[in-house]
Amino acid sequence: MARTLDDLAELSGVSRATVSRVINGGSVSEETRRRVLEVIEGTNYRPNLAARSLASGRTGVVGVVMHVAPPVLFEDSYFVALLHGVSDVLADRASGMMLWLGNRSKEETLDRILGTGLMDGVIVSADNLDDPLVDGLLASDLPTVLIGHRRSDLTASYVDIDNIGAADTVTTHLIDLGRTRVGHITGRLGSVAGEDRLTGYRRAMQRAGLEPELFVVEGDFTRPTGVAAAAKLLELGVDAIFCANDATASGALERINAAGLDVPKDVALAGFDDLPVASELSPPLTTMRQGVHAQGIESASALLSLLESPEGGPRRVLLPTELVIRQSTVGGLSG
Amino acid sequence: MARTLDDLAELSGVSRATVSRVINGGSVSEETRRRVLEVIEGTNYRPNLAARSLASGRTGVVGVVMHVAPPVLFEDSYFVALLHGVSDVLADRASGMMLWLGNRSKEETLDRILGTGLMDGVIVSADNLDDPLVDGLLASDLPTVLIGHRRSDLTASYVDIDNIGAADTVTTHLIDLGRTRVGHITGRLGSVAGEDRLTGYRRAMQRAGLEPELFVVEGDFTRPTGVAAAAKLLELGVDAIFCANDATASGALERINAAGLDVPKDVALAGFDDLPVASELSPPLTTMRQGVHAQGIESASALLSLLESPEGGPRRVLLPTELVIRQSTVGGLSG
DNA sequence: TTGTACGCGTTATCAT
DNA sequence: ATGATAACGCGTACAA
Repeated sequence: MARTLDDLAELSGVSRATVSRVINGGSVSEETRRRVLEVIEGTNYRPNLAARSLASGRTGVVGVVMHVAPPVLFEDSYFVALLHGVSDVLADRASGMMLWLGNRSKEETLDRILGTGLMDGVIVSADNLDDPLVDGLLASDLPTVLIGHRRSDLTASYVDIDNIGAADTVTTHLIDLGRTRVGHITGRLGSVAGEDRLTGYRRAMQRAGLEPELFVVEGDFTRPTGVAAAAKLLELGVDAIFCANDATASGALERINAAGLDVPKDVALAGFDDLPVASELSPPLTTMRQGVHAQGIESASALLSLLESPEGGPRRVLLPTELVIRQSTVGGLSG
Repeated sequence: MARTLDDLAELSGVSRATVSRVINGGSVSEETRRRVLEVIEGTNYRPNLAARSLASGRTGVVGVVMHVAPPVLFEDSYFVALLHGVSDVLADRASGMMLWLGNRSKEETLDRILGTGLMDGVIVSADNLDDPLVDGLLASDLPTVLIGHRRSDLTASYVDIDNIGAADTVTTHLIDLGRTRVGHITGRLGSVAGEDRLTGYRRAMQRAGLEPELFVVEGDFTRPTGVAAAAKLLELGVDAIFCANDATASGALERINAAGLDVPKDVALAGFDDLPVASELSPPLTTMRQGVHAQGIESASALLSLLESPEGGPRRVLLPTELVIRQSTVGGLSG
């Protein structure tokens, strides 16, 4: 089996350069192209990516950076869904995917990513307002696409959703139900999604003439904080709770039930994400669907497009969200 | 900043070859080594892996192959836990990790893995009795470590558990409780774990003088089949069920409760894996703990060891399992 | 259109 | 112990 361009060249009776042109789409006569392709067909030749990298600086390998603590990766299917979407695109259009998780410090991870030299570009999940890893990638010459973004990333390529607007919509939904004591369990403060959803909640409350700070309890996107925060909100006598994500909402639901209260009669409950857990809860959870899988797809597509034509400037994609209304807010309809 | 060996050589006043020796542990005078290391310290030099690969055939990059359908990856934390363990080791001792999921056919995935040429070796989760991807990797010259193995893989490097013995132990535990109509919901037939756990169940039943085929219902490791299979077993009048994994057991528990029966009084229930879901069920699930995270760690260690000293022959690791007894089989003690 | 020849950054061999 | 120098496999000016 032919292993190198030289082998193919010899078999085809042309020079190595010509074979390379056939493979990479250079200008070759139709006749020659046909003959060379025929030879390639009969072999299982695969270009050596290391050599290609050395010669052209490109490998077709893309990096995916999800710098989260392993337990988070473990519990929150958000990241797995993201990875799923990314890999769907890369499997077809890239020659491989390197994965960088949160095993080491951000500085060290950055150092290793930049030092590898095998990746054409990276997709990085940018959760935090302050993130040296993201800063470092953006400052480097490695093409980078962010999943999520900060105000300071406006010149970068990113895929994101309108967290503020979406949170406003959820909160407004609760208010429109006639609830006036609407609480919010925040996401992790310091994260873009956590802060922005809080902003959206405040905006909706203020517009409705409701007090925007009274019923805010800090959470961190995890189920346990949902339980604890819900306890505090119940003491304050809320009649609705908007949780920063579905995991938090599942914890809140547990606490509300434990207090002997009914969802949605006593307390309407809404989440954010629409991960599988949302529809499995009882009652099923009203939530803001963000297509996580779609975010993965779009970010990978954006990066590949960026690599193909860098002159197009940064790619910026804002994906739509969708309010999915279930029985946790309008259960009165069916029961 | 120095980007190449030549830069370092110039800064140190030695030849490129000497710098390379310092980095890779060749024989260099103490004096020279010190001077060169000093120069390296002051720069952020990272060797170009592509060039290294071309020259030596090694990059320090390791592949992780988990050829499962994305939904499975999504729902079953087994794979995430495995990845977690693997990445813990690779983050410290490798220069990167390529991830290969089940987006394409096994044949195509194999082709791409072998064609990449950037990986020193791969870790592959080998679930199936018949697996062209695993066969292809073992037949290739790419160093490979299996997670799980088949009888035909006895000459390969692998990390596994004793599925037969572990299933025997769980089943025997149920029998020792005095249960005589012990059912089994199998894992996916065609998978090694599914088949071997069934074998272990049969062995325990036979040894106890019980009919080994009467109460066997096929499942596929997922929660829905647990529900359906439990319904069949309840019709047969079982007084205990051993499920091939925890996800199946959670489905079975739901069905048993729906039938108005008590666990463990009417039906004792046991699972396999001890993933987080097991202790979250009500009642908490008796299950066979297999250290999935540990399997990830061990498989990565085995591969790195294999790469360092191939002459040591195949690495074979059989990890212990542990029966974790909870209220789903001995609830009588506390209630 | 095609071939020649050089360079990418590293390791390894061979002198010295 | 150290320094030239030849690979490694590919892409691509440049020449023909």
